[in-house]
Amino acid sequence: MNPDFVNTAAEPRLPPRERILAAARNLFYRHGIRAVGVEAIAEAAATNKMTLYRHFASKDELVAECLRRFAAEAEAKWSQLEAAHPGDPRAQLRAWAKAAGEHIANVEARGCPLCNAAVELPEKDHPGRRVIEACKTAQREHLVRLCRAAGAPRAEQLADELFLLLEGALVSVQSVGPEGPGARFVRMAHATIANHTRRAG
Amino acid sequence: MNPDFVNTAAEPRLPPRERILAAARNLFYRHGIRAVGVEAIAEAAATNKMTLYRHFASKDELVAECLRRFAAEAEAKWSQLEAAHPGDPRAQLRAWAKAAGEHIANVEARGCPLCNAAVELPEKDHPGRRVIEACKTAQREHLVRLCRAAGAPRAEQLADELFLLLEGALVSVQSVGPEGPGARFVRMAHATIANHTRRAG
DNA sequence: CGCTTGTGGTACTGACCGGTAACACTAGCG
DNA sequence: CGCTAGTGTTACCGGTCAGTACCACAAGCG
Repeated sequence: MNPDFVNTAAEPRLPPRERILAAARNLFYRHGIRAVGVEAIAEAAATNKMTLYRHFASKDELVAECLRRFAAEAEAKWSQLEAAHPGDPRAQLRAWAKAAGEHIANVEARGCPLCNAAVELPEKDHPGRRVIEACKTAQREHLVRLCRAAGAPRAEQLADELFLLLEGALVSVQSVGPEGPGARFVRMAHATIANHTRRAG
Repeated sequence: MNPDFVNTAAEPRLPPRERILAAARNLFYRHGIRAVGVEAIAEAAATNKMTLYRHFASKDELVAECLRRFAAEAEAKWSQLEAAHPGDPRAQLRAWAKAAGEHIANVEARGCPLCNAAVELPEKDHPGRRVIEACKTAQREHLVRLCRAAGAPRAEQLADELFLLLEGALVSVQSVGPEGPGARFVRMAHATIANHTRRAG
């Protein structure tokens, strides 16, 4: 059927569970969670609905597992930051802003998959919501630790400011487009960091 | 059926079109656009599907009209700001931040309906997308004008920074919750305004 | 060989979706 | 009175949704 929905991921011969997760993450991110049916996911994963339901109890559980994978990837980036600039939190902070800026202008400008899921799943008992909340809280805490290590006198304030700037940039590219305020994120972040670390802020 | 879906708006005897729009806006905002069916909207508007389709060509057109109403409301707030503090752009800017802060912590923490719609409707040919883009661009320009009138030497930069902070706060309450970084928005905005208007920024 | 385990394929269920046809009713208006 | 316009009601259409039953097949292993 729709060529957008086939072979979107699914490295040739991974186990079916991994193919399903890769296809689901790709389709959920590009088209939205509610817009993608399990049949399309199975097809894109080069398998079928039965195999999908042998690995996931329901679509909601598949969604939650996808969000867990997204969260794990986001978590892994913090150690990559530490590895790239060991013992230099200011450089890590700048590298964080740079990486975030690249992610903003990245693939098809669909922002943060966890934020998008939070918008699409307002039911507070959805199994994915605790994943979203936990991941975003962890991101914020990572950022606070990094700001504190960088010597910012008001680390929480700087971290929250950077956090909001990034979240705003990620969501605004979906409404105003990538040429909007989000394009200035990196410069803004650097200026904010400089303001907070040079003086009292 | 579900008590959440009936009598959600619809002042007793407005014309059906207005009742439908009020009900649709309410349900779309609270539950998401794709999650609400036209039947539920008609029911909440104390009418039926046929009358709905006599006033709107399709669900997508109804969505677009709802977004137009949301955009018109947002637009109207700028003149309210001007009326509340005539000739005092700094006060208008502070009042803007205060009003935004109240909206952040407001009803059920579902953020900005236009941003949410942008996340839920990634199809770039949806009739609602031009409404979203136009409204957000207008908001940004209003903010730039206000910052310029307030004497900020780098008005565009200040406006974009405030814009991103607000968008980030509105979306983050849906993921991290209202106790997260969004709670600091007003203080951050005031500090940012002060930073940009007191000196070069 | 038989047996198990995981996978693929097909067909199905019941519910809901967006959208429509056909008809009864009421109000306004001449 | 008759006529029209808008609304309400019911039933329906084709399509799609999440989820399942059932069977065929192939690999591993005794």
